Amino acid sequence: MPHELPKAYDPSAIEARWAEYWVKEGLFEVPSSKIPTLGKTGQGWGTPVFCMQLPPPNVTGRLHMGHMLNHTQMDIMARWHRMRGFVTEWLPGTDHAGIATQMMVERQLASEGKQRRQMGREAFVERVWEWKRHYGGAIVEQMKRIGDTVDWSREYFTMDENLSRAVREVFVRLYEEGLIYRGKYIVNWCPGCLTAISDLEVVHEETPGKLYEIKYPVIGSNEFITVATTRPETMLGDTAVAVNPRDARYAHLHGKRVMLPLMEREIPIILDELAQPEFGTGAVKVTPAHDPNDFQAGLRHNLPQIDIMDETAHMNQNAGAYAGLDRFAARERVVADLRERGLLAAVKDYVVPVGKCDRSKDIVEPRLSTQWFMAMTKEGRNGEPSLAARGREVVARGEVRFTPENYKTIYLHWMENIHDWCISRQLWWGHRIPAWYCAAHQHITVARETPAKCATCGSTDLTQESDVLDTWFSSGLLPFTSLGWPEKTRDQEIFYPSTLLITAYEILFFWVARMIMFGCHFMRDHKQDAAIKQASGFADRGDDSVPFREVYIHALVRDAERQKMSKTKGNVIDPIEIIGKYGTDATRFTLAAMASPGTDIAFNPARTEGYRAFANKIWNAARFIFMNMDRGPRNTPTLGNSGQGWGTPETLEDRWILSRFHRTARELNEALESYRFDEAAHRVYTFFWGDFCDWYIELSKLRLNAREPEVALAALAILTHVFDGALRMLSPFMPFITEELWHALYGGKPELKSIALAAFPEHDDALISESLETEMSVLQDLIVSVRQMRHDLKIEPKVSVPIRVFADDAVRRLIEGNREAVERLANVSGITFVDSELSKVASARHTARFDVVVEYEKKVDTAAERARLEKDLAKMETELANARRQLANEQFLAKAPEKVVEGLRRRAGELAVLIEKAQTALQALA
RNA sequence: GGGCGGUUAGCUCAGCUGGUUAGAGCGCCUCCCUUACAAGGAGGAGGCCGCAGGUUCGAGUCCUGCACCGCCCACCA
Repeated sequence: MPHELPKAYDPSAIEARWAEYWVKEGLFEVPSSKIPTLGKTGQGWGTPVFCMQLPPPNVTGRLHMGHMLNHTQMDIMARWHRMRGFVTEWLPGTDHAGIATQMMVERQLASEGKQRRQMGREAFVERVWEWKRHYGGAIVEQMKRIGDTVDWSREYFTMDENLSRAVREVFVRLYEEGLIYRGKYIVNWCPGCLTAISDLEVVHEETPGKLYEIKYPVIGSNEFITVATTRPETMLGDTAVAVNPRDARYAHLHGKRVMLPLMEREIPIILDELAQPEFGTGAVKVTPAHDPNDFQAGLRHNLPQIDIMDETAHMNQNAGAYAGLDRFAARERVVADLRERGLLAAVKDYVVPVGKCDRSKDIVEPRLSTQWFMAMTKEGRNGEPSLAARGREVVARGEVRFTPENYKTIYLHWMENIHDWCISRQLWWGHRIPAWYCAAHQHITVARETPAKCATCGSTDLTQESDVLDTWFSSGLLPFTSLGWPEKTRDQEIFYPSTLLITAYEILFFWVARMIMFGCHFMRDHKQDAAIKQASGFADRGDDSVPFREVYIHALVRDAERQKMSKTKGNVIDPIEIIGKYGTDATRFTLAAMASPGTDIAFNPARTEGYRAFANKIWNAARFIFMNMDRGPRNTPTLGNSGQGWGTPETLEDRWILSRFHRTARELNEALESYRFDEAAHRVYTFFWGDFCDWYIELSKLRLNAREPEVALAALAILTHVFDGALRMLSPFMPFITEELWHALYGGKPELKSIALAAFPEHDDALISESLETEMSVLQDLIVSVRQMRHDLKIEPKVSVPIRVFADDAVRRLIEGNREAVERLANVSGITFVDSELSKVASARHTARFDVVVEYEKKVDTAAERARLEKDLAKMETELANARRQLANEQFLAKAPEKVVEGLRRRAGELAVLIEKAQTALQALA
């Protein structure tokens, strides 16, 4: 009566309801009031803690397949730990995403015919806030919809006041420690975004291009020196030509000067290792303002830096006649002019590595500019290791562990070759750098709050730095700032370091590496409570300053053809669409099942369709159980959280399914412990469908239909219990359907608010039995053999037929004890045991444990039967020959483990018998 | 220029420290609307584990080389 479920599972009918329920009930919030104060007694708090930081999605973001995978894995981990009794804190938030958001709002403005610069900074920033309030919650809503069990009570935004204060605190401290500095260097400049960007934001592409050889006239001779370049337009800013001091070809030109063509400027020939004799002509033009290597060379030789471009990469006054031209137009003109003057020695095809802006795809311009940097390799004032050194150490030592392990090498390699980080951005949206300049001297005052006067000269005429910080600066701080830093909060005591970070490879350096560096620096005095650390399973990890102990890098999701998804290719699979079609559970299960380590995921909706069928299977198994509950007496056993209260297993199938269940629980937990989502999903899938539905439910029907109510009730009790456990196992993977069915099962009990708060199944070794499972497999073999014969003999499915069986006493007792099961599942009308082998009977089946034949007058298809036997025979003979060869090998007998030898002997014995039977049967057929 | 990953059934992928008969899903073939489920049930076909060597009693698994895909990193013109 209460269990009215529709025949087919319809995810859309239940998912939104539970998504809302979970949020409304605040089921996954960990209120501070529930966290005990630590440390007073030295006793600590022995509860295991599981904490995870969400890679904060951009406010401009919408859920894509990568998120879906990432969130599925995180949610599985969160739910699994929570159900295992961990205090589980999964911290959600969103990222202000400087450039992305600013660009989005600028585009919106453009459609209204407005421009950011006309509006002014203040009005623009206000407009972005407005946009954020309006549209910034989209992805958060999507997270709620897919069932992420994050703690919404702790949700943050990276530009919240408290987080912004923390950002300033960090900036000031690092500046005071000399680890943040300001200076004029060559940076990566994006002429589209009009800002500097970091090395990481530059994507390198090998592009077919040209290598130009240009002749520079040597002053005081008729000679030319020829330089090679891929960027001829930059010659307008040349301030030297370099040759290698060891290069004999140019020895006679040492100390001479050349006339820079087009600009008619005299520049020196310098000697520098920059010029490599093997490359090109061995002479290289030096443009200190437009090339990082030339910049360094310029410093070495005290060369002037002539900046010939403006911020939009157009030539400026310094480019003389070329002023006003865009850099590519300038290139054409320069080349044409050189050719006209006969100064272009050669133009060769050449593959040029072009750096493009990650965001706008504009070609990045190396540009001389004053920016703020963070020193990566500089030691502390008292000789403390540099940020990079610390960040490297903790990973090298295994204080932070990567899965899959090969990312450790990649990370270490990157850390060892790291460069200073350009942290300033010429944007308006972001954390404004807390530095002020006095009008009179441009002295810098760095302060937490707006200072009243210049720290150096006391001037009160101060202007704040207009640049903002790289977005990754603030997100790199999240592991501690999201827990209330710089205050020493209880949250921090309990939840720092977080347990696990699950993220994409793409942001390993952008985010993960920075979090490690920041964390180790600012939390260096942090000690995690020993009892919590122990209970959480990290007693062996020394360093508590790390932001997290484990990092799991998930795969890339591609389309079904293994192509990288991209908007331009138009092959983007929208998870929301997939969810609409197959349900969230099926989508989640697909991603979990396909997440094998080391490979990208080729997302194929056909697979999701299969898992929708799985959900339907679960649904209908529930309907079957409910149907029986409704039929029988209403005193179903009390289950729920206790894990107690079901009847005593009496029958073989009961003990078998419990063995399978506990084995599955064991394997499932082991798989999840090593982040094998694919294996975990596979285990629970085959258990539920293969063991529980295909065999156990079918077997249970015998007893459920029994006359005696006690028998039916006992069967129902165990059936329900195993189903209850299976639901819990499935719950982290398929939260919606399991929640629905859980409530259908226990509805109305207020203490059972959610399956997500129930206990996850833990295995009991005492209930796992190898011999029991072997016994069951004999019965299964028998049933399958009979079904095969029925099929081969084309016996009508509805017709029951008697069978004859030959077996030893033990197997015979087993079959007799489960006679009804065999009769029902193989549609057999009676079992007769015989005392001699059945090999002479046409169509009989032989296994190592029994021979079986169906009694049926219909004619045997002799040809087909012979073909089958011959094929089997051939296979067995090869196998036996191999086995005998090995068993005759003394080396094998001496060196292989006893178990292997024994196993092979047994197998060889079986084969010999089976071959003999097959041969007899073949003769009988003839 | 450096580094990394992949190659197993028609397709997409498992196969954990080398060990008896290489697995799954989808697809395919045959039968069945059997009182939970046709998004289902039952049965079946299909694999010199990329190529060539080597180590070993034993190799899909370890080593070397090759081929073909793919990815990442990189301030040398």
